[in-house]
Amino acid sequence: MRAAPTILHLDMDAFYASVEQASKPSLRGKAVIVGGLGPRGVVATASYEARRFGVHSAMPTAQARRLCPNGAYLTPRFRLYQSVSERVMGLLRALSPLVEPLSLDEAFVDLEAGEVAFDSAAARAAGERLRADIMAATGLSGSVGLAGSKMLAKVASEEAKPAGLLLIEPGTERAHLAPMTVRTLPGVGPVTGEHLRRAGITTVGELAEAGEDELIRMVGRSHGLGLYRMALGLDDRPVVAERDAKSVSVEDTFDVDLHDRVRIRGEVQRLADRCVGRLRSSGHSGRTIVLKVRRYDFSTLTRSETLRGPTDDPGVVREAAARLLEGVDTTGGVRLLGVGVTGLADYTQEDLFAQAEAQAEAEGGAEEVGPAGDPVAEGPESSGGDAADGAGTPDGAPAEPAGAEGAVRGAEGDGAVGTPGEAVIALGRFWPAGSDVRHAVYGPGWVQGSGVGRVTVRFERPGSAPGRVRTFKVDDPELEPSDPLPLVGEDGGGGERPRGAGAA
DNA sequence: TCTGGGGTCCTTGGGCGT
DNA sequence: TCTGACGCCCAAGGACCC
Repeated sequence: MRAAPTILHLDMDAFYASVEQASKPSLRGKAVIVGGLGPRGVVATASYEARRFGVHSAMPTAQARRLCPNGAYLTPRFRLYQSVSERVMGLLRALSPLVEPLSLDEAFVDLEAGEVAFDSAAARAAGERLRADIMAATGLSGSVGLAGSKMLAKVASEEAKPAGLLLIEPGTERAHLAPMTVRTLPGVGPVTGEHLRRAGITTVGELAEAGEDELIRMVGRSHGLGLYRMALGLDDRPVVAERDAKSVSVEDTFDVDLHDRVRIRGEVQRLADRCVGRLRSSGHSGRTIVLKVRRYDFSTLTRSETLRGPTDDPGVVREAAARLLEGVDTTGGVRLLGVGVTGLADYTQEDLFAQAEAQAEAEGGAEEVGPAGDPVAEGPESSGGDAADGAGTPDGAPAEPAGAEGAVRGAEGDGAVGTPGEAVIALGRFWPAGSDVRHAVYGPGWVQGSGVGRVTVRFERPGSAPGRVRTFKVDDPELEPSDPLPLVGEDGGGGERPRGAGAA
């Protein structure tokens, strides 16, 4: 723990939903819910307007629709969020070389290492300046926590939400934490929280009073020690700029449970290919192959196999995953399948030869899959929701859930004709709701809904006033897909883009 | 009405070599 | 040769985070 509150935690407010509101002016001030739209989807982020209806992260989307039937429901556009995130992280790196991103919308910054602040006043000033810079660069608001440790800075930014800044002065940590619920502390989830509650511990102050030995007895050595230290406000973990990935995995939840063993095998092969695609693009190989199976009753099991050396060979991973699947009883149905690789190593050429030998010795049947992946044949009945939830990209590329898909209902009560999750494919034209388009006459807009051969587009762009809605035939030659426009600056004023840019 | 996807870390228990 | 302690690796599961 340092003397000055010079560790900064930035947390962007309702990040995905805020990006959607910034890029679609008609959604500003409205309930926006970003998440999976399929029958088994959950909410990733809800705008503050939606939260007033009781909608929150991790809630099943179906439940959110009941609580907030007039909200705008959108599937995540990770590439857009990533690009916004990169701008924000760039601003953080301008403050200090020590920036530790936790996710697209969160990071720690060591202000002392950047020599921008050595005391409370300077730290507060840097935090305020950062919030203003983020707003100017992206149009989005973030909350800032400042404290002498990572844990406290995170607690502070949570308290500062939305759009605020809170600094916890050194010396006040214990008093600050004492009245807060134990769930405030990172690492205390529903299970530990309930465990503690049954022991009569609900606040951080009570946690500190319980003492180290008692906590270790209750939740185990590592967790108990950690909890006790946190309760005292002690945390000396440094801000770490670079973190090596430890595993790579992909998983799919199916709209309908899978029963057919042949289909299940096919899905596992597909997941193995996608996983290797990710592994390769991250420049890694790995030694342990993990198969994950969630059954009809939500029970989850994993099976793993450790190879003699690291691999990034799709054939090797496919075969290992298939072997692991043979040991799993799938009668009753499977709702989720996943394939992962852990024990990562930096990619080296020798790995290929070593694996090739091991492979040949095993028997040598696996065919190589090209870098572009392999359009594994879809089962006769496609998983029912592939088009809607982005599962099942036809190539092995590390695709995000297909980017700009979504459906909006009743955003303004006018014009939305689509039903949730609906998209139209006609004459080879595909208009996922929520995606960006450009019309030769009306300019940039986004697909608000689609159905019965028509597509409804709202013509607006970041920074514009809420736009008007127009409906076209799905094969209108003047309408084409486009890339998202920047939220602020460069092209935000509606500059012309080359036609066809980013056409899918 | 159910409960995503991509991760990390910890615990437990068995096998094995010393 | 047997046994126990110990350390290490591996497999599996679980809690938690965003």
